[in-house]
Amino acid sequence: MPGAEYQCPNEATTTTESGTCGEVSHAIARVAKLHRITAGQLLRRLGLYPGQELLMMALWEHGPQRQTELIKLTGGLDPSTVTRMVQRLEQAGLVRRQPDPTDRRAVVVEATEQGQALRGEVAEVWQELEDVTLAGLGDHDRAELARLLELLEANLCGACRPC
Amino acid sequence: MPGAEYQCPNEATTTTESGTCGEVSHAIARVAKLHRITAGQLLRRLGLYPGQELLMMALWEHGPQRQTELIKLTGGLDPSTVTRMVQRLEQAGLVRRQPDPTDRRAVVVEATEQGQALRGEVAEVWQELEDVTLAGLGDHDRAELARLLELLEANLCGACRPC
DNA sequence: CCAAATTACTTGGCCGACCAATCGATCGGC
DNA sequence: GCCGATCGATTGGTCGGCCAAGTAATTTGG
Repeated sequence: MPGAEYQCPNEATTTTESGTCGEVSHAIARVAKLHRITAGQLLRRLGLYPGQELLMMALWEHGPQRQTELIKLTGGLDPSTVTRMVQRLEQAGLVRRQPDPTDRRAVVVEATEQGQALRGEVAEVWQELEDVTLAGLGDHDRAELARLLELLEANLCGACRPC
Repeated sequence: MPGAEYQCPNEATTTTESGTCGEVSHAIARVAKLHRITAGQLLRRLGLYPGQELLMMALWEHGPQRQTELIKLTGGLDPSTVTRMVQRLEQAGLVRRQPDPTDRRAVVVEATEQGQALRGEVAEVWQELEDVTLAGLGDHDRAELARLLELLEANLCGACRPC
């Protein structure tokens, strides 16, 4: 029986109850990691790496975009990250790049047929991820969670240094 | 005036209100990103890259450890990740590696003097991160957030596939 | 007691992500 | 019209992070 029964990466022993340490920060880091891992496992079956789905979703929802717009749509990725991600997606046949006729510096990225084909599956994956994440939470808790996350987001964005 | 006034990476336009999509998952991803960025900015001033502080904290709290133990303490990192992270920390003089006398396969990692010196500053950084993250939240909201994050963690860990 | 399975770690490869530096195209002010 | 400032994109470098494979030591089983 070499199937091996993975041990869950959790257990996360660092300061589970010390109190004065960055309690919530640790929790956020752990949840984020698990969330990302779960998403990654689901996405890999579609041939996507975590992060790529966000770029594809932006293209699906907003149509062909130049990379600058993609950066805004994906929420502040680094330009170089987008460049290389698009290169890999292009190489994988999910995306096409064309020079922008109105601006010879810019490049317009659009999803290919093959890229479009993934849209439904990615939506399913995200739905499954959402379901798994929120399993067992009632409507009240979900609303509460959404509200609190919004507060954290505002706090952290505001702390984005020279904002 | 070349200071340039960064634009906050936020705005995060992907589906801000569509409803049926992975609402909370998007929010988690955004919060996690901002959280990581904020931590990174604070840590860089100490000469640490995000992620390294977790390893150092494990060493500070639990003393010299072999890498296998570090993996458990840091919550399921990949062995190869730990190897290379330790190599870099060693190169930076924050950590020392010695062969384990009781097991010639194993390596024991311990913080150097220089590494110990960072402990207080890292604690401050984490405290600041926690304060920023939770700014404006009352005790009730904080408790609620901790409770909800715990639920999510359990959900996602349970979904860790073959767990 | 020795071969087979496990364990501890390492290396190579690949991705996302960041910073810094660069190049060409465009826009402004003069 | 022209030159400097800015913008769009790219490349090089570094890190964290994962998977897959490989090596050496230890434990287990027959």
